[in-house]
Amino acid sequence: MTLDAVARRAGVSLATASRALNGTTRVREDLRSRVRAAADQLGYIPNAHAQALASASNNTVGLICHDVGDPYFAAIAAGVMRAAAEKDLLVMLASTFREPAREIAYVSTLRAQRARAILLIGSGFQDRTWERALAAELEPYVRAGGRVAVVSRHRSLRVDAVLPENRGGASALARALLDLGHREFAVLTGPPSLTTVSDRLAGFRDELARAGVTLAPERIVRGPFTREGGYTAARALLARGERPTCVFAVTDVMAVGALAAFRERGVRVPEDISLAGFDDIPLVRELSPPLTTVALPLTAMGQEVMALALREPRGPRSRVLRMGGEVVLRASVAPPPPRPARADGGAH
Amino acid sequence: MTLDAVARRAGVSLATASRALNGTTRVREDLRSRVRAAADQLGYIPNAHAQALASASNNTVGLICHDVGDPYFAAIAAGVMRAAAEKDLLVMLASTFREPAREIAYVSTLRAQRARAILLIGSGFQDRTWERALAAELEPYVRAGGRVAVVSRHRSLRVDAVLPENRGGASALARALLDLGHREFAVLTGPPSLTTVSDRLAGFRDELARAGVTLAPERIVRGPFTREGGYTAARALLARGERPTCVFAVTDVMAVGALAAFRERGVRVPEDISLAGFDDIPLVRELSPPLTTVALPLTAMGQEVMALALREPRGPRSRVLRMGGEVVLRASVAPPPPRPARADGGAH
DNA sequence: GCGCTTTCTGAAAGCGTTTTCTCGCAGAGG
DNA sequence: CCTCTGCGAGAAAACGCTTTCAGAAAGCGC
Repeated sequence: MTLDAVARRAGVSLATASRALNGTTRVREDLRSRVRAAADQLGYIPNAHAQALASASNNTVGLICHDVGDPYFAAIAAGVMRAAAEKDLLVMLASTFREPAREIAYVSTLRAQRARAILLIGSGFQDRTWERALAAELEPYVRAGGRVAVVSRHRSLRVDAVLPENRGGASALARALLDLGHREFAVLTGPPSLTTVSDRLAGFRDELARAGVTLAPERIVRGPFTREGGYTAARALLARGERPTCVFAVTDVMAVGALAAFRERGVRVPEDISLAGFDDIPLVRELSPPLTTVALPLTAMGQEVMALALREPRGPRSRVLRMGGEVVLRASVAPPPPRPARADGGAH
Repeated sequence: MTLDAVARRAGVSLATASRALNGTTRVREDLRSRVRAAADQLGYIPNAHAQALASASNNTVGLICHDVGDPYFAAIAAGVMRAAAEKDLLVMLASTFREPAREIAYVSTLRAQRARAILLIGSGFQDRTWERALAAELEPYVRAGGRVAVVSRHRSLRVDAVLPENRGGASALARALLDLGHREFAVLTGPPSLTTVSDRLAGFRDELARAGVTLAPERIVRGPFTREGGYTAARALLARGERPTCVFAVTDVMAVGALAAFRERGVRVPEDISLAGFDDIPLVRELSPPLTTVALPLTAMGQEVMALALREPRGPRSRVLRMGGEVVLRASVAPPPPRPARADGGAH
């Protein structure tokens, strides 16, 4: 099953067998077909490791995300896979399960694999130390010719990036909600140091401010970027006695959790509270009610980040591709209810 | 950045450097720490290809599924990733996008990578020829020590498998629907040659038959295993003038499509038609209305299939692990409406 | 103090390819 | 007829590691 065996069976030298199969140089046609036949008969499968070692190159790329089970990452990953299939690349997938240490370990592993490119999907971690350690791991990789590209990553990494239109999208969403007549807002948000969070929050808040509406701090509830995070955040909001007319969850996944919490508490959406998310993950339009959100072309973003990683860099500047950000109005938002009786929190 | 450089810098031989870093043999402590220090200073990262080549082993496994973007596969993949992280394995992910040729090509690629194990997720393809070609590709791999394990695969492959309780689950679902009083059923189904499809269909139909209820052929509509497939199948059903009181979609993803079609046509679920799915993918409980389905522990299945692949085979028999199959009743089903006026198809 | 184990280290032989480098040979040009 | 090109094939040198095989050093009993 080695090339040597194939060569011997075909009655040619090792070198010729290699050339015949790879087509790197001209080989006499009869020899080539003899080699091909021998390889077929022996069921020869080249050893990718030997090839990689000898040729100092390979066809693998690494993809690091928080959790493939999350529809957001799954959709982006699907786009990456599509692009990889087209370019005949093999994707090594790594899920960090949101543990910073694991992320850095994976980068190291992918370096050891001599992956052509490393794709980082999703916001970085809060901890500045980790971000620095990550950069330290990435820098020699890039210097050695490796490519790095990210989707919505911390800005401290100077690499090519696909950036969701977080700020603009959130602003547009706020605009749309204001236009419906809302003035009382609450936000369900994630870890504050993530750019994804701060951008969306800033965009939303700025647009409100422009309309003279302020967002009270007690109406900003934090939680992890998960369904549970949205659920508990929404419950916390209600428990505080807050009754905004409109809630913005910074991700659709959190919005799903919030929806469940509202339903559980008998709060009707959108009659009592309007709810909006961000990302437009699949299935979100099938919810009850269909969720208003800011659309991100997730699969296309996956394809683009791969393309970005593969494209020859033309200068020292990192390229940035902004995508998405369009508001998709669905039934989960409606004009605010007419002057609800103020639900007072305490008995002052 | 080669081990040779590290060894030189530490003032030891190549062999000692290797042993010091891998800990395969005892190495004097001062030498070991000198090697470690040298490796650190040089930012040494071992070349996984060279290691794999020299040691004839590596830590990668291959995962082949139809589409990571599909929540069903995403959830299973998440389980596989979890198991892989625990065992320190790197996962090479391949999406076939439902093209048989691509699947076989990926197996070949993974063979070339000398992956420790190959995991095949999802039903096989209709075409008997492809299934045979796949087996032919897998057989020498297994003989060479490779491990193969599958989730819900065609039985013609004699490999370890995690099998969803398709038949039993569908039967139980039918039982539950009959108990609610339904007698007029329709089924939205996938490609008939897939065991997933035939098992679910058989389990459902058998249970109906046991209750003396027959499933008319014109009430079985086929389509691909996608949201669109469910959507068009449901539309086709309605267009034929069929008005069953209960529809069973063989996958949740198809059920989601059906739900959209029903909504579009003004058919209320569950008031006019009850709807049930299969798989219990995430988010399906958040639908409008929440979907009744048969639960499969998808993430656990992913972990188990990895475990199965890694476990030392104890005999020639392939192991089979049946999982899931419990009915989850949610609001998408209800007792049938009281004797609806028969919507007649033609004017006989 | 001598031989016998027992550790530990180093030299060197692979692992399975790709890729020079060399050389034979045929055809072209003088 | 002889030399010069150029094409195609083979020998052999990497590629960066692990691991076997010896050998040196050290520990031990007698």
